[in-house]
Amino acid sequence: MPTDSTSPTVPKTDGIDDGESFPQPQLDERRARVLRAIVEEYVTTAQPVGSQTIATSTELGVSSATVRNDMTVLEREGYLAQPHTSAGRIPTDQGYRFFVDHLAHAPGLPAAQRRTVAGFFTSAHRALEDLLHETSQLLAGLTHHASVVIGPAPSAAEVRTVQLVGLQPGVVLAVAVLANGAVEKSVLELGANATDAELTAAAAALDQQLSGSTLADLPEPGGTGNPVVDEYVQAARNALRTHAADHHDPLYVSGASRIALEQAAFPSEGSAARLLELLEHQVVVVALVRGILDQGITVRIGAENEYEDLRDCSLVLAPYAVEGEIAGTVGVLGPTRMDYQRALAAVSVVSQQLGRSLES
Amino acid sequence: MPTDSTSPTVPKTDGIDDGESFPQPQLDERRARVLRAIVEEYVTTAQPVGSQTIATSTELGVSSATVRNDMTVLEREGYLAQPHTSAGRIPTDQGYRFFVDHLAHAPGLPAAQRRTVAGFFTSAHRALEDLLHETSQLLAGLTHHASVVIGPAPSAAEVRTVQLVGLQPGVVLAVAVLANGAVEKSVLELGANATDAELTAAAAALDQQLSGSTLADLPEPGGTGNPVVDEYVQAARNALRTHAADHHDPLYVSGASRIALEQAAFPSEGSAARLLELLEHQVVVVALVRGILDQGITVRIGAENEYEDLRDCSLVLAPYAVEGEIAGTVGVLGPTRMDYQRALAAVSVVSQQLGRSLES
DNA sequence: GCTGGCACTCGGTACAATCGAGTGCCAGCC
DNA sequence: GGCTGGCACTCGATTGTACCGAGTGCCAGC
Repeated sequence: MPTDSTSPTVPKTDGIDDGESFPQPQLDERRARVLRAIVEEYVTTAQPVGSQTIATSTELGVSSATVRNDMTVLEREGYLAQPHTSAGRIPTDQGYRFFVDHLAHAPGLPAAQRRTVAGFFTSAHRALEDLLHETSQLLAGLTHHASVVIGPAPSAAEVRTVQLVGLQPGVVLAVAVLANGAVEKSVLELGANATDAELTAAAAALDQQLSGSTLADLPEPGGTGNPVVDEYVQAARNALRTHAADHHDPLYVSGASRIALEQAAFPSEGSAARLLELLEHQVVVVALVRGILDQGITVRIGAENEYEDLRDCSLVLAPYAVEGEIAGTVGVLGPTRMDYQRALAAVSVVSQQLGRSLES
Repeated sequence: MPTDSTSPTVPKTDGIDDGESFPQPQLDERRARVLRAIVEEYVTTAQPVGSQTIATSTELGVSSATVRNDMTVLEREGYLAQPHTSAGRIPTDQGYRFFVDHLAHAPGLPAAQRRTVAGFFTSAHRALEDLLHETSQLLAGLTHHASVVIGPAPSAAEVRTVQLVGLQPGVVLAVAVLANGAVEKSVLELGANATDAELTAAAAALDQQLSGSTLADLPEPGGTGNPVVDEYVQAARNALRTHAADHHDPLYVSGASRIALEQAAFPSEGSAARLLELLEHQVVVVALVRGILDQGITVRIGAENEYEDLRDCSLVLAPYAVEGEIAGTVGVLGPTRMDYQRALAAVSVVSQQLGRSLES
């Protein structure tokens, strides 16, 4: 990175765009550096930052008056805001956005964290659920924010075997084991009371006919000749299919308590509590994360989020792929004033490693 | 309940016990009524309550000066505290304890809530996990506090059937279906790579030998003659047993966000956040609740809790029984300033209904 | 044993004075 | 033209003071 502050990498826009309300695509290099310094300072101190701080703490080589001028411009163009007249500046959502898009050099994770992650993913095999759960705890620990992991959709996984287990007269449990090690089950209540032999026959038919398909795309089973058996086969097949469709994808949330800890970072009273409540509604969270099906790592800052309750926070999300297919998403949820570099690095590394780990 | 305030139900202790530091087992009837009024008032207003409020808002028929005298006594004996000299009184843990033990008449749930509960438990059959999860949501909704439901321990349930499913070469999933509809699974990684036939043989042996036992008490399986099969049988049996022992009982927490909402009720900074963090550690919560294996409904108030982080809250817990055996626990976690009558009624009704519902 | 009365306490509020971090602007310098 | 030092100004935060009033403790009297 050049330390020469007089060589702008971009043609100046001068006064031409003044007053335009759309975000500037580019910024005078010094101003960009001022913006970056403000974001970085504000993220660590949580205090509005003044011109003097920037002038002395960075190697810009300009006086605070100059920084002030730049700040005025940055504010006019929407990157900064002033809580009140005689206070320093804080970044706006647009300011964070520019920072994330243009200024956040990716230094990767600090070595210690890198080792933590490596150790985590090389440790012994775990069941799918445990792995996902612990991954979300890992991410929360790395970033000190709430973290979210969405597991592979069960409806996309291939069925290995299906079984029927009688629990009580007339109540049967259909159990499907999927190729990724997950187990889906569904309770059947039928009028017809099958004999053990019929149940076994139905299970065999199911197992034979459904194995190899995905839950979302189960073939219509053929008849076996025995109407009771057929009824069970049909019912089990439908139950498993609707079960997979109805039940949202597996979701693991960790570190929600960090939101309460960071409460000061959320302006309005009780907005942290509303955020926590939102996180309790799994369906909503899954829908929210699934709604952002961008390729690669995605950042949603403040008001960029559609949900009202997310106006004061940012999401950093990355899908993870298993054998080339996107299998799920990992992400971090924190206040807009978060360390984006850290979060981006953590989410990126964890998503890659998780995908790799699921391939074995 | 007699409205005659001049007929104490208990012999007065007069000055005899003055200065004794152990809690009074009984209390002059009027003082008890004053205490009750203070608790009820404080629970609704969250403000220290003064003598005037009590004198006018209740039918004690005495002046505020008399109430003041009673309050002084109640404070001296440890039932009340004064945040500062010129403020009203608030109940101490001991005050709440007396209220819960002697003063909380059980009026049952309000009709509307009673109907909600009835409707909830008569609605269609659900899978065990869903039922427990929704029960905890129900309880959180009824009480407006965080709620906790511990499900039946898988280790105590009878095994219906065991299956082995090959996932990859050398990796096998052992799946046990339990009588209560739960499914336990465990990943086996073995050096020996069994053929399909051997896997089937092992599964058959497991199924035959383990069915009918509980996971905690699986019999030592007999040999089948084939060493590879035996290895799988042994490994699966051990894996299922240790899995059931290691994995804590199923836990469902709902309404944790209420804690953040009630943050004002928790004195020290960040104690609500610590509480939320504690709730994220399932193992800890299960141990905590299991540690209170009282018969019937139990209340733990403030410092009665062993965990430091629970000093500012109260737990209302009730076990639920299935066919005479205690199967699990439901409970509510809120600030010490909670509506105990409401919480007691809700926890009591829900625990009974949940037990009944699990019997069918 | 209850009550009215009264002095006292002390948190909360309102208001003024002060402080200082930070700004905007301008004239001057390079 | 752009940077800089200087300066007046703003305004939140802090401090100090006064005051109000809810609530208490206590006491003499009924």
